[in-house]
Amino acid sequence: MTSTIADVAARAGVSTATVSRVLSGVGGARPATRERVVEAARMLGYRPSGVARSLKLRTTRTYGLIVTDIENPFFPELVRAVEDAARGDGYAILLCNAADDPDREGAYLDLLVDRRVDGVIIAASSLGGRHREWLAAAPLPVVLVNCSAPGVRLPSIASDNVAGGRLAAEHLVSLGHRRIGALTAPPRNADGPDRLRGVRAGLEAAGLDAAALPVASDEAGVAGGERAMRELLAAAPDTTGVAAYNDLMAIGAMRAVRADGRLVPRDVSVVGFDDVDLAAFVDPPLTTIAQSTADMGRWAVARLKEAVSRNGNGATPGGSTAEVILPVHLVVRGSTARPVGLAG
Amino acid sequence: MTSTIADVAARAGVSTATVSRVLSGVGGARPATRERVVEAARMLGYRPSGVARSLKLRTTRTYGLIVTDIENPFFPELVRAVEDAARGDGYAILLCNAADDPDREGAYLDLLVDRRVDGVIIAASSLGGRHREWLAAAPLPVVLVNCSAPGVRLPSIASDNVAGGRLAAEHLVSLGHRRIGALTAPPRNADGPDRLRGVRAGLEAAGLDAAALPVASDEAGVAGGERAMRELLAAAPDTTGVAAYNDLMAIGAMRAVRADGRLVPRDVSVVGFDDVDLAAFVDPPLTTIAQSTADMGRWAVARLKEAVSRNGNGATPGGSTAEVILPVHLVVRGSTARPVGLAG
DNA sequence: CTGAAAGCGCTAACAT
DNA sequence: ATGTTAGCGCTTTCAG
Repeated sequence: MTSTIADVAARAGVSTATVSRVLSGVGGARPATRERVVEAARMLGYRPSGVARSLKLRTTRTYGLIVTDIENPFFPELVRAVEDAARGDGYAILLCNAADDPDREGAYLDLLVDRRVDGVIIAASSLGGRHREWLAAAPLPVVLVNCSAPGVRLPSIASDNVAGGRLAAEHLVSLGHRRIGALTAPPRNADGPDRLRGVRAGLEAAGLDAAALPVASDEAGVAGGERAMRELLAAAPDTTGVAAYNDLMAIGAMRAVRADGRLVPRDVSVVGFDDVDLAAFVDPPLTTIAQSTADMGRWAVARLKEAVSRNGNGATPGGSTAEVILPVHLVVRGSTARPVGLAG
Repeated sequence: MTSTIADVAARAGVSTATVSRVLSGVGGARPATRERVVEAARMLGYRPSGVARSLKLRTTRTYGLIVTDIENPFFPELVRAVEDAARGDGYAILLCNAADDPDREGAYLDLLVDRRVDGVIIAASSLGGRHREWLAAAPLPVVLVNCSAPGVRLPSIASDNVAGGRLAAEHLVSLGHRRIGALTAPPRNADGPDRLRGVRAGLEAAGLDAAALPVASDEAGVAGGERAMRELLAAAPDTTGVAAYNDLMAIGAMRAVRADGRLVPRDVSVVGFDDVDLAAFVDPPLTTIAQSTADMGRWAVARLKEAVSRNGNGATPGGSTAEVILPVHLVVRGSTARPVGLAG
């Protein structure tokens, strides 16, 4: 249906090699020839087949991007950053939404290999743990975003999760809170423990009993946050401050607090993590820990590009297997305040 | 680096044809042979090359999905629906984020053709208008989601935008509002006019002067909504109710109202469009028009699948060039109320 | 049941 | 400057 290079060649009265040269702009051609080729291609509406080219050139100019949950606004931001960075080099993105399903993550890994993408960016925090051996012997360049594979050396970029947790705790403490709780993601999630560790560190630094920190765990969405907060409130009803795993859980937590007849931040303060676009617009505006998705996306793509040009694996010996940790910062908004009973 | 079918064949002591048959499960093979092939493939960690297969089979098992702006939460919802529907058939999604840039949309159209995707779903409302002639002669199956190309018959699915606009207006009117305004997207956007038309229809039905409707237009994000509302408030300071193009603009509008020293919904009511997940969590919870992204995604993929199996173009004669319009409904939350001065 | 061989559409030596 | 040719890795007749 669509015309091939042979059609163009025939029409222009030249060989396919010439067409290829002219159209890809490498290797000279007599102006007259070039003219005829271009014209023939135009007439035929010729578009070179990327798949044929990929087979020949052994590069698909495509990256795979696996995300935990595209409906968590953090990921669209990352997707955008990745795509923006990739687009410049003519790369396209095969998007794989794990939808919080670990099996699906694994399936996508295979799919991406089969498709021979030039590299994959994994931003699925639960993936590192489960597919360790796969990652250790990955047949293509891999870079990890906000997730790590214990024991596997792969280029990775992540926010400073423990610093973030600590910032959250310190903020709460500095406000005067003493009965602090935390909401965390399911165990399969890799960042959860780090953020929690940070919270504990912050508590300890303030002389509080970190070991006694009440923690509730659930899925990392609004509904999960709501459930987790309900649970936390049941276990530790006198909690006045809460550090949530992410913004979505924080939003859910605020709902649970309200459903319990209390007010945010008057009765309980909550701080999120991510600083998603909409965090500023929820009720009340969310105090949270901001991370730089743009930097993550750019960096990840740069690493992949590097790996591709070396034509090596992400974990290639001699390659830069850097693991960068991005600084995070606290954004104070309306969901945190001094606990009642404390003078302003 | 990765092994090919020839490697497997050599190792199993059979021909590549046999390997192909065994591994793809078509055509019988003596159990012993099959065994040897499977074992060889396993040993070698053989993964068939999708690109070679695509070249031979003339299908990439990939759909392209062009969205206006992945950071607008409406689109991740759609992406999810599309991916869920496509995944079942082993299809992957090449995601193209136009990022509100019409040029970029066009570039992606070409990219998708070059990649020989099996079909493309266009959910970029500004695309239909600009690339009409391209769409009219699209070299591959196309389906339009929430956008239309005037004069081009292509399968399309969209929310009933005029009904939605009307619902919004009627809601405001029924609350007692008389000085109503509207916020719309830039002219390049195709749904804007329909929604606006609906708003006017609702006004007229209530005996109000639709022609006098104050309208401000800006980019379809939070910032755009904020600017547009500011403008509207300047032009029509006595406005008490506003219908926004989408939820993001509505959120921006609420900010502008507040910045102007007024309260939502006490001084001005605002209604959005989309019913994005987070609409329920903003301050105040947004009254909005809900549409079904899941249905859209499912339908779009089904049409593409159909077109692929017919191996025809989306607009193929005889093909179902259906244009479906999905019903929408009003979701009343906290951003709308009776205007002050009217008894409850 | 299995193998030989052609060919999908392109690029890159290698000739000429 | 241009043409010939050999594949890239797979599937699929067509023979045997």
